Amino acid sequence: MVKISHDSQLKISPVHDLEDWEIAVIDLFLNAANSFGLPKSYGQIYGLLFCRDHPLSLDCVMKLLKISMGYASQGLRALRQLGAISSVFEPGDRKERFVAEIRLRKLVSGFLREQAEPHLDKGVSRLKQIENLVETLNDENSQKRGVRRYEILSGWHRQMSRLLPLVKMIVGKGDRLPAKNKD
Amino acid sequence: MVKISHDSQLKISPVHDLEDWEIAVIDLFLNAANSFGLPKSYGQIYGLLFCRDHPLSLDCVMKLLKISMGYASQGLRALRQLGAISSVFEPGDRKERFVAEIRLRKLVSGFLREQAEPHLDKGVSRLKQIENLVETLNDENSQKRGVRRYEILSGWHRQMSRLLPLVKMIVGKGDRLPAKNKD
DNA sequence: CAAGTTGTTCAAAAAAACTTGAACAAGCCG
DNA sequence: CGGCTTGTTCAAGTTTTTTTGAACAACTTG
Repeated sequence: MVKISHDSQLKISPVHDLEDWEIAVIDLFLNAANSFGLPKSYGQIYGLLFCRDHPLSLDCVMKLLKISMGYASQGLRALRQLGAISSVFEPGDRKERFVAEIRLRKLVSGFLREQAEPHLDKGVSRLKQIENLVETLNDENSQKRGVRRYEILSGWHRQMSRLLPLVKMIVGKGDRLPAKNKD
Repeated sequence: MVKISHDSQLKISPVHDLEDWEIAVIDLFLNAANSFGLPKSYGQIYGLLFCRDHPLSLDCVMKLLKISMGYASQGLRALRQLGAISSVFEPGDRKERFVAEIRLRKLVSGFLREQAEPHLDKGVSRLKQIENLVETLNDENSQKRGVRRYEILSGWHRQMSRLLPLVKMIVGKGDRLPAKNKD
């Protein structure tokens, strides 16, 4: 057993390197984040937490992924906002620690709530604006064309609005895994 | 009626300005493109064609939207690739002209085919790679953790694959408008 | 309170994505 | 063929987004 002179060296956190499969998983989430329009690093952070059984602190995340503390902080905040991670405080520990949400249902609904729904909401006012502009047209043919476009867009909007809850439902179904050993 | 000296001035295409409602629609599609991860200008180009009853040529698009010919060319190609527009040649006219696809079903399935499916396909090989890496682990606990993560990801992948055809179906339903007057 | 730890913020550097412009192909017509 | 029209390609420029780093807040502890 090594004697440590009161508190010296162990401050350098015992952060093991990532395992190969973890790197691969993190990379997978990096790409996934990208294709969902989120910054790559947010994907990496989520991926890291996804791999781990135990909550990680801000500085573990920062060291393991080799990103700046500031950015790790932003990423963690954004991911929590999306409902993709949550934080826990362990007793006798000043650090906040984070865990990944692994229920697909939760991930999807958080994503839809934060990303898709705002767009649909903004869509309502845009459509209203278009409707107004079309109403002021005085050439009859021109107006007919405008009205037709407005109607098409309204129809699309309606359908997209209907789609969201359906997606949540569908994804909610097979969420549970085939019940491995209890965890 | 104005006499034109053989071919002089009319070469400057008679490109009217956009109407206000058209600008609003184009802006709507610009934002939509953005949130679907496509370049903004592709959205603008689609939006312009969406507004028009008649096919537009490359240089109309370029002039109306004030973008370079090169980029308009790229955008039109990409949109065609996505199935969001199609081109027609009118007899006695060297120019290729473009129309927007306005059936939501087609737009969605084109988008899913070009954007979502490739990601899912790549996902298969990524998952395979992760599985391989996990198999080579020799620490038992470590492997158990890896296997569990692999299984979760496989489950997600399976569900996402099931979702796509469902989305196509659902969007396909109410595609037709409430049958206005024929046009 | 002073020193140390944890985390946030934000101007500015770095990286990535978008867009232009100019060179180039390919076809048409006199 | 040579000039003109239409369209493509891609290096380079511009804009936007991501990421860093350093200053600063808040809180803990002695």
